[in-house]
Amino acid sequence: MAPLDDETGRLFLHLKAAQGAARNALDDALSDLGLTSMQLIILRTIEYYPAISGAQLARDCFVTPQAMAANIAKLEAAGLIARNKGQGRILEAHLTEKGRAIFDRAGSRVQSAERYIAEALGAGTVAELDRNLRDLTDCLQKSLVVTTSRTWDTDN
Amino acid sequence: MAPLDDETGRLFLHLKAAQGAARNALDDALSDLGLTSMQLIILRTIEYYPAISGAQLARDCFVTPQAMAANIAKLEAAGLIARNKGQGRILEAHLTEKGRAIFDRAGSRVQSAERYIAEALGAGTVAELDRNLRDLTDCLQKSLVVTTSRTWDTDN
DNA sequence: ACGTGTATATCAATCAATTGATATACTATC
DNA sequence: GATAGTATATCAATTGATTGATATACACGT
Repeated sequence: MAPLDDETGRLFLHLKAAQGAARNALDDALSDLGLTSMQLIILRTIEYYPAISGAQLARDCFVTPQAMAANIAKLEAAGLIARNKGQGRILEAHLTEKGRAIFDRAGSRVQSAERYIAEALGAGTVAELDRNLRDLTDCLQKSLVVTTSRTWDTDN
Repeated sequence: MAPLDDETGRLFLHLKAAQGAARNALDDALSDLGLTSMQLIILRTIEYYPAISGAQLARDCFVTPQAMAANIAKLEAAGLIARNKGQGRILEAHLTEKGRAIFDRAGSRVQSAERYIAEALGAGTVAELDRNLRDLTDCLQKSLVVTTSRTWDTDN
């Protein structure tokens, strides 16, 4: 019975399924490092944007500032990141030695996973999928911003 | 600063972003019907598989049985679905008149949204995206099942 | 200099989903 | 027919994230 054939809402459902499966796979691959997929993404973002603020981190990782603050607190308590005062109220996040070491190990796991996916789907397909996902996100966010919470025909 | 250009973990991040954006868009489009995107998916699944059990519903919608039970309880309290005893412990779910009426209205909203997406990305692209998402899910789930929580090289 | 506006961080309460555990109904096996 | 196994539902506790509200730090226009 598993896979639905009906049309309506299919894309949304498959999006949810794929995201869940990817999260589970990543969490699983990282569990023995004591990292969650979310934490890895945070480390990755800090590594790419050193001295980033919590608020910006939240935006880049698609969670609320509060949720990010909780994650950051844990990573800081674990000694993987450090924070120092920056401009305004900003607390700039940086990877510590330990954080970088763990991130390097975790990163190679993720890359292995991505290679595995690339082999299964084909590298071109993955790139295409990635691009389509971004286009979809853009198009949905634009439609919301433009109409401020009144998209598509509400009159039926 | 917004869009990350780094490679590692990109697919996962874009998956999360797209799923979040789609969920928000759907929730927004359905808010005045008092329906969440999750509830719509549930109604859709019941409509397609009448007399379905809660456990099966949970599997099809990619949530735990407990989470599904909570959702079902709300839908039942709202009079959108009804349940009757079936084989075993199964409680068969059906749409009520009211449930079908609301589902029809909600469904046309979703279809409008999907048309909007199809126009933005191209119908072929959407079909392709949908297929790729399913392939990705399959490949990730298979890799987990096969190795029972020891996928990819853990030795680094 | 001063008020307005914006960005950041963080406290509090709430909500939704998860993990873990338990009871019930049926199926299959010995 | 008793026993083991499977599937369903549901209770309880926990986690993770959200919405809402508040305080601080800076930029800007007047």
